[in-house]
Amino acid sequence: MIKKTRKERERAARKQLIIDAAIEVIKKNGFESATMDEIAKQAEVSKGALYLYFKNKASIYLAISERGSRLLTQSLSKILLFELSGLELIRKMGQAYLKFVQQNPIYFTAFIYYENLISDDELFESELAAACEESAREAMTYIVRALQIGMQDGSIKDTYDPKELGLIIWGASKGIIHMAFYKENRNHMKILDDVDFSLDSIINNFIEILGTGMANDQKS
Amino acid sequence: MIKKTRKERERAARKQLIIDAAIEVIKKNGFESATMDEIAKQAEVSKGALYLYFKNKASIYLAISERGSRLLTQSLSKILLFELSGLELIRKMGQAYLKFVQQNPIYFTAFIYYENLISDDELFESELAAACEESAREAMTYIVRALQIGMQDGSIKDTYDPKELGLIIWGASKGIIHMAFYKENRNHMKILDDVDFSLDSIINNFIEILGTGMANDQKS
DNA sequence: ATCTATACTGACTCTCAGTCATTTTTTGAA
DNA sequence: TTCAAAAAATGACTGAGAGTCAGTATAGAT
Repeated sequence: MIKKTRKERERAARKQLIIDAAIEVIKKNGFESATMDEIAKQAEVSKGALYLYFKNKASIYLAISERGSRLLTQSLSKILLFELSGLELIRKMGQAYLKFVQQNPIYFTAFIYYENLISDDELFESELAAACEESAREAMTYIVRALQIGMQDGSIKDTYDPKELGLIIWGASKGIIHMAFYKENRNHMKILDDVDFSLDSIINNFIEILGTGMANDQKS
Repeated sequence: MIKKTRKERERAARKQLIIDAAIEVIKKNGFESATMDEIAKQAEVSKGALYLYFKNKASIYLAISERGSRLLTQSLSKILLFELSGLELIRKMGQAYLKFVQQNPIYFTAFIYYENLISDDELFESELAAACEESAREAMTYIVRALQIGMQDGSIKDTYDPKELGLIIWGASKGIIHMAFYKENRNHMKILDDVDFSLDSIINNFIEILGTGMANDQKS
């Protein structure tokens, strides 16, 4: 356990307040139109002070993403406590993911930003990015655990590598939830309106398709 | 058939040249750091001229996205010509999607941009956005056709609504390919390196999982 | 050849991220 | 308690780049 000095704690707290302020500003007008001046005003500090706590604007956004990853990973970790089959655990994780995105749209938007931001080498190698990576890896571990449980209890086929399967589920779920998110929150591609699908059930349908398969001719 | 005047044709051609120039500039340094001055220089016109052909910078990006959608949709349409089972058609479409993204990373990046851009109402209601929507809807129709063929020939379960299934495949594939794309092209989340998966086969595995299911206890 | 409409130009404005000389606050040694 | 050094904070300033517009060039009509 690392003992932090009062200074360090105060500094960390101030950092959190700036992140809170940034989230408030972004909620009003979106990521694109949020300015450092606005964030400073909201945080009740000068613009210069922002740069004492964060390297640049992108790293504030990175910090939002980091907080989001942490929250999401936490909520996934809780799911492993349930006494359920592996497949049920995966289903619950998918539902938790969707719920998180619906309740915290700003974090989800930040995740999308994150993927663009890390093409910048300097940010990619920052401490904040490392924390995001760590959260993601942790989340992935929970998914793989659930898959392994499912392979043990027979609810999930054991012909795939659980890690590869984990990645596929991770990627595919992200795509689905991305779609669901856009449909709910903003201007979105009109094809999403052609089908009258219920958002609360789409993850269930998706996991069901993954789980039971959509083809008739099952070989095993 | 609408007969265009020479003027109109020249204008359209110039527009395409500007899009070409923008793509060249973006290839060099990415979307973020491309400037209107650079694009103008590359296109051998003045900066002001860019604004005679495009409303603003975002709409140039939108135009790139539109061209990309058109190309991708075209390549999907060709697949329906093959004499294959529905499931095979879907698999081929997935492969075509991946190939397109690998060969034209810039268009894929533009697609991602597009989804952010359309949160701006003005752009969302533009002619270019409408063209993107039309392409997307067309692509979706091809997927649904393939699914219907598969439900007829027995290669795909007919217990789902083909349209809903189409959306799920669309969303999930996007997520998977997004992941594959990031792994190949740029700084990317390190969890992608934890698993040594082959990109050329990931779509196959994904479609196989969708197609044959991952659960042991098949009810039908 | 002259006129008019359309296409084009690039210097200019404005906004905003990021900087830095200056001021304010905190610390802790005497 | 005092005060000098260090740390934190400020906000006017700078530079970059998107977008504008008064002025210029060109093509087509008469």
